[in-house]
Amino acid sequence: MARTTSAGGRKSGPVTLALVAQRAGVSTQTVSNALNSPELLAPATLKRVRQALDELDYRPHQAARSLRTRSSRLIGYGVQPTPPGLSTPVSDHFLHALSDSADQAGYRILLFASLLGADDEAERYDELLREHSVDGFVLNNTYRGDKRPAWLHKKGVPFVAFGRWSAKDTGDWVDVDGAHGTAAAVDQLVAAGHRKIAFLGWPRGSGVGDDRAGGWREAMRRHDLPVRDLRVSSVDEVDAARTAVARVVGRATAVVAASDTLALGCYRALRDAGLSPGRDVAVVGFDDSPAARLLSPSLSSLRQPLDEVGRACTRILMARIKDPDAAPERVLLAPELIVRESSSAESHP
Amino acid sequence: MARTTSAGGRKSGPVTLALVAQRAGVSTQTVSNALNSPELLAPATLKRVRQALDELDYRPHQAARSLRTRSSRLIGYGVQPTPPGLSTPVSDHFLHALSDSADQAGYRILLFASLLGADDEAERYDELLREHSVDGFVLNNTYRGDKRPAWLHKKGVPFVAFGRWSAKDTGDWVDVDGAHGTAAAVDQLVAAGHRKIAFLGWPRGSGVGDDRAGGWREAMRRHDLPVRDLRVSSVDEVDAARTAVARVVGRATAVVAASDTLALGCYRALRDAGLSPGRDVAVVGFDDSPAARLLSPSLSSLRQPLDEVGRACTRILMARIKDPDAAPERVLLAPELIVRESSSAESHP
DNA sequence: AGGTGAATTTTGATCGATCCAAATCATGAG
DNA sequence: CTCATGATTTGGATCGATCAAAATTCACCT
Repeated sequence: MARTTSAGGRKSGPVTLALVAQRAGVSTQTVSNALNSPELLAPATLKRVRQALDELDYRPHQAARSLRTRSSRLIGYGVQPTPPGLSTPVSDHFLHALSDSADQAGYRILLFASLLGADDEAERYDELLREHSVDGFVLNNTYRGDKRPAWLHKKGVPFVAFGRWSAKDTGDWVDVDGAHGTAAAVDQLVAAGHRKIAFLGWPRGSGVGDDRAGGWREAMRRHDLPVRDLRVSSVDEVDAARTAVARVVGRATAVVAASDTLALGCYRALRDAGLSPGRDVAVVGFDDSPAARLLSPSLSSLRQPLDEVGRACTRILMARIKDPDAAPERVLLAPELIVRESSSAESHP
Repeated sequence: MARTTSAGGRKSGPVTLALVAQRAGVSTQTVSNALNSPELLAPATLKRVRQALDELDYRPHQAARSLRTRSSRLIGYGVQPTPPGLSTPVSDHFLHALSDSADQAGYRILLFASLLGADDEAERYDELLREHSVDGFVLNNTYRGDKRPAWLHKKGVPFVAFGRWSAKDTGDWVDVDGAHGTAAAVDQLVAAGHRKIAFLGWPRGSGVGDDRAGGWREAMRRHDLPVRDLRVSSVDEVDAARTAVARVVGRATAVVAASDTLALGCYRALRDAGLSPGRDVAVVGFDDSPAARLLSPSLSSLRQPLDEVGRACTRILMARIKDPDAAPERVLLAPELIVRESSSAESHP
C-alpha cells in the first residue's frame, strides 16, 4: 500500500508546516516552535505536534527557512584543480571528516571550483556571499601571501583555515604541527642508532616546508647532532631529489623527507646510486599516503590526523558563526609517526 | 571612498531586485525579466536595467529564487569514509572536474557524508530531497547490488552514476572502459615481445574487477595467447598479491594488475622472490595514481579520464533535469595507457 | 479617427518558514 | 468574583524572487 517508507501519504504533495499544523489542530507557528523552541509548548501540545510531525515525516523546506532566517546552513569549500603529478592525499579523507561533522551540526558543504591564486579568486567567494549561498568558508591549501583570509576577515565573514601560514593573526585556523612530526622522526631515527640525518625538503619560503625543516633542525640540535650541509631542497620530486640525494650520499645514513612524494624520489635516487633504501639509508616521509604501506621497503611516514582536523574546522567555524566577535581560536595537532621498514632497521656505522 | 570593489555603495544593505528596479525606474518584474528572459524587453529598457544591475553588482538571493522556482540548483554528492589503506585516487580530480563543469552550468555541488551500504543510506538521500536541498545526485563508487539507482529511479529523481554496474538499465551513467584499458595494456606488452601475460585482480563478483579481467582475456585470445592459470585474484593488496604472484612466477613474464595498489603489491612480491619488476617481469597498473610516476621502476598504468567523466556527469545530469523523460544516456570513456619503465623493456625469453 | 494585435511593462499573488507582537488561557491573590 | 501575572498559542507581516495574468503602450491598417 505504502509506496515510500514514510507513512500516511494518502494524497501526496509537499508536506509543509501548514499541513502538519492542520493535522495536529494547531497553528503553523506552534509547529515551528515545536521544532525550534520546544520549551515554549505545553507538554500535551508538544506531544501531539510531534506525533503529526512524525506521521507525515516532515522536513523543513531549506530555501524557505534560509530566506527567512538569512542563513543557508551551508559552508563553502573551494576545490582546486589538483596540479597533475602533485599528490594531495589530503582532500579525500579531510572532506569526509569535514562534511560528516558539519552534517552533525546541521550544516552541509557547498563545493565550488576555485582557481587557486587567480586574480579574480576573491570574486568567486564574494559571489557566494552576495547570493547568500553560504554562511562561511573553510579554506584549504592556504599559502604565504594568500589574500583570502585577510579579505574575508575584513568583510567579517566567518571562516577557518586549514593551515596557519596565511591567517596567522587574522583569524581562526587549524593546522598540523609539521615541526613536531619531523622532530619525532629524528627522535626515532636517533633511537635506532642514526647520527647523520639529512632533511629533504622544498625551497625555503613555503610555510609548511619551513615548518617541517624547522622541526628537523630543532631535534638535531637537541641531540647535539650536526646540521650543516644536510639540508637539501628540491622542487621537482624526481629529478631534483635525485641530484640532491647524490650530494648527501655518504654523508648521511638517514633522510627525513618533507613529503612522501619526496621520499619516493629519494628511494629512486638511492637505487640509482646503487644503494638500498631502508637498508643502507633510512627514509621517513610525510603524509602517509596510501602507497607508503605498500612500497618495498614500506615507508615510514607521518600521518596527519585529518579526521580531527576536519572536526576541529567544523567546531571552530560553528563557534565563529554563532559569535563573530569571540576571540580567535587556533588548533595545532600533532601528526603520528608510523614506523615501517624504511626506518626500523639498525643503522650501519 | 569605496569600501568594497563594488561601485555605488553609498548606503549599504542588501542589493535586491527592488533596489535595482528603483534605480532603473522600472518594476521588479522587469528587472527579473532582464535577467531571465532578456528577449522580452525593449532594447532601450534592457540597456538601462543592465546598467543599474551592473552599478549595484546585483546577485540574486539564491534562497528566494529557490523557494519560488522549486529548484535549488544544487547537486548532491555523498562522500564515503575512505576505508584506510584503500586508495581512491579518483575523488580529488573528479570532484574538481565535477564542480567546475557544474559551476559553468549554474549549479553547485552539495557534499554530504554518506555511509556506503548502510541500511539507512537511502534515508540520507531522501532527506535531502524532502528538504528540497538538491535537484539531483551524482553517485560514485556504485557497486553491484547497489540499491540507490533503482530507488532514485523509482522516485523519479534525476541522477547520474559514475560506474555502470548498478544502474545498467536503470538510468544514466558514465564509466571508464576498463576492458578497453587492460586490452590496450596487453597489446602493448605483446608488442614488446611478451607472450605469457598474467592478470592480477580481485575476486570475481565486482563489476569493475570483472570488466578489467575481461579485457585482458579478450586481448589474450585475440593474440592467440594462453589464458589458463594466468589469472590470480587477491583481496588484500600486500599479502595476497605476494602469494598470488608467487604462483605465477616462472609462468609469466608480465603482469597486468587491476589497480596500482595491486601492482605495488606485485612489485613487492617480485622483490621478495628475488626478481626485479620491470626487468624480470613487466608490470602494468590501473588508475595512474600519483606514486606511479615516482616508483622505481616507474609504473606503467592506465589513466582514467576523470576530467571528461566529471564533465559528462554534469552534462547528462543537466539534460536529465531539464527533461526527466528523455531516453537515458550512457557514456563509456577509454582510459589512456601511460607507458613507463615497468613495461617498456624488451621481454626476456 | 478608430481599431487591432503584438510588444512591452506592471500588478498582485505566491513559494514555506520564522519574526514580532498581540490574543487567549490558566492560575492564584485579593 | 475580579484582576494581575505569566504561560501558551495565534495572526499577520515578511524574507526576495518568479509566476500568471492584466494593463499599458505602440505600430500599423482601414
